[in-house]
Amino acid sequence: MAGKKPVFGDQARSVELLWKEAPRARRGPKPTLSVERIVEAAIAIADEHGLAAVSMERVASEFHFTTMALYRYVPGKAELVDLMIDWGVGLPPVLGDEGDSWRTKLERWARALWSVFHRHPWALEATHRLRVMGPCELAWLEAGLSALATTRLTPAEQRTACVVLLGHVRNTAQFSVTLPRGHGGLTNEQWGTATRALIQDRAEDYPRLLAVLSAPPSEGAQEDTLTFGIRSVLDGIEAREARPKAPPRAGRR
Amino acid sequence: MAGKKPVFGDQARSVELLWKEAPRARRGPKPTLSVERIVEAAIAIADEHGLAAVSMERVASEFHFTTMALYRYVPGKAELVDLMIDWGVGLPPVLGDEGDSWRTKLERWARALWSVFHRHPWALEATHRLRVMGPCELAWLEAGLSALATTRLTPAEQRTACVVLLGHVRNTAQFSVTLPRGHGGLTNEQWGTATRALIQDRAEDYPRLLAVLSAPPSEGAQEDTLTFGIRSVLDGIEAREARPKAPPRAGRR
DNA sequence: CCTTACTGTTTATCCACTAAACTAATTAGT
DNA sequence: ACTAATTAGTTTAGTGGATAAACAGTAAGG
Repeated sequence: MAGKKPVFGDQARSVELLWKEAPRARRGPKPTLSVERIVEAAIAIADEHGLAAVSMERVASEFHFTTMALYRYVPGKAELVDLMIDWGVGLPPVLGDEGDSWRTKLERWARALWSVFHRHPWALEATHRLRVMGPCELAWLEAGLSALATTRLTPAEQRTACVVLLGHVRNTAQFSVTLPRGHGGLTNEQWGTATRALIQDRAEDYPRLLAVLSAPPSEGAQEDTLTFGIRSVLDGIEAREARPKAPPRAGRR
Repeated sequence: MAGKKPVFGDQARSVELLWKEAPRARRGPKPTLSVERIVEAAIAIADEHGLAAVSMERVASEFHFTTMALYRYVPGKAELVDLMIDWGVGLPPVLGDEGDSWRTKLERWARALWSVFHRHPWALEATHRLRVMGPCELAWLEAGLSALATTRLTPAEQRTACVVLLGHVRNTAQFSVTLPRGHGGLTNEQWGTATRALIQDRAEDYPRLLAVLSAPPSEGAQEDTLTFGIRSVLDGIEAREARPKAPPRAGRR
């Protein structure tokens, strides 16, 4: 139990916090705070003011504590952020009844993720690299995989499908989410307007782009983007499903 | 020329640098450095040591200059990073001859992007929000749109397709790219191994995930993921292409 | 009671970004 | 050519954030 292989290297301390229960101390004064309360406070700050606003001092001051007090609970800021991610995404919803098709379930999964990223926009910036995941994040993966359990996809294919779908949702959210003030947060519309202004003197260099940006703002553009990607992936799964045993070594060039 | 609408807010200074040519000064000593050389040096550092290693001091020291010297060339670090992104991605390749199908061109586009993210892994962390884009980035968009010009997709649909494809490549690259040491960079294999170690005592909570992670490491997994997504999107486009005029208000729920 | 372990604070570094004042160089305009 | 304006790079200094180390006070365990 003490001799863990250091597979996670850098992130071993996050693993500790994410996966082990606190080893309740005996002597000494009782802690006033808890990891839970700290993480919740940090999430609240990030929700409202962006990830950049989350500093150890800022979080500590929520409790009228000094900065260093937090280090009694979390080893450092990186670990705090790792905890924020796992708590922020929370547990996945129940995806549907027995009777529902894998398509229905998986689409529900994707749209639930979509709403997670809208509830916690900072999760987009916090998850830009492959990193240690906590129980909640892995539960999402598990849920996605479960939706595909009844299909004929190989485990590797199921994984691919989930990863691609997750990626699509994440990415589309990046265009849809409005970051808190400052922080360079642009609306999709603002981006379009501003970009068109930049290139309209250069119509010969960006003819297609100019045409696209000059089209009417199109109300449900984000919704369309989300839907297009989801449907493409689901159709892709269906195509594999339909295909006979042959291994998936296709990839037309 | 002086009265620009402040559409880009925060990022107005980046716009200036990305899109205006330098207003060649007249009096005073000649500048030793140039924005170009500074950006190149910063990119080199990021390529080798990661984005976190890029500090104003570090870049300046490449030229044996003081930190503050850089502020004669760029207004601040945020703007420098914006320039790094545009220069880093560079101009898109020529996508093919007249005769090539849109499928061929767009797939070439996607795979070229893939290699950009592998050449400059830091671009993944630097582009996590909607932001001002420079001439090169927009040229990539233009190229993607051009590939679709011969199709019957509406401008909005073309945009959706490009955005989804770009997002997919970006996202898959996140799993494939190896960050420089430290920085929490995990290989995909390392992640799999470590995650399996975490959940193998909890088989009842993560049965599917455990099965997936226990499958053989699968050599070309990244390649499969990339290909699966690309093909799904291309097929999705083809499906729209085949469909008659009806507006794309589908989206089965 | 007194030892021990633990909580929260104080103090102090380190590092990065950047504002402002300063020195030196160069050229425009006379 | 001389002078004033202008610019390049440096020096100095201030801010803010992360975190290490030492310290004081508190609550059990013996």
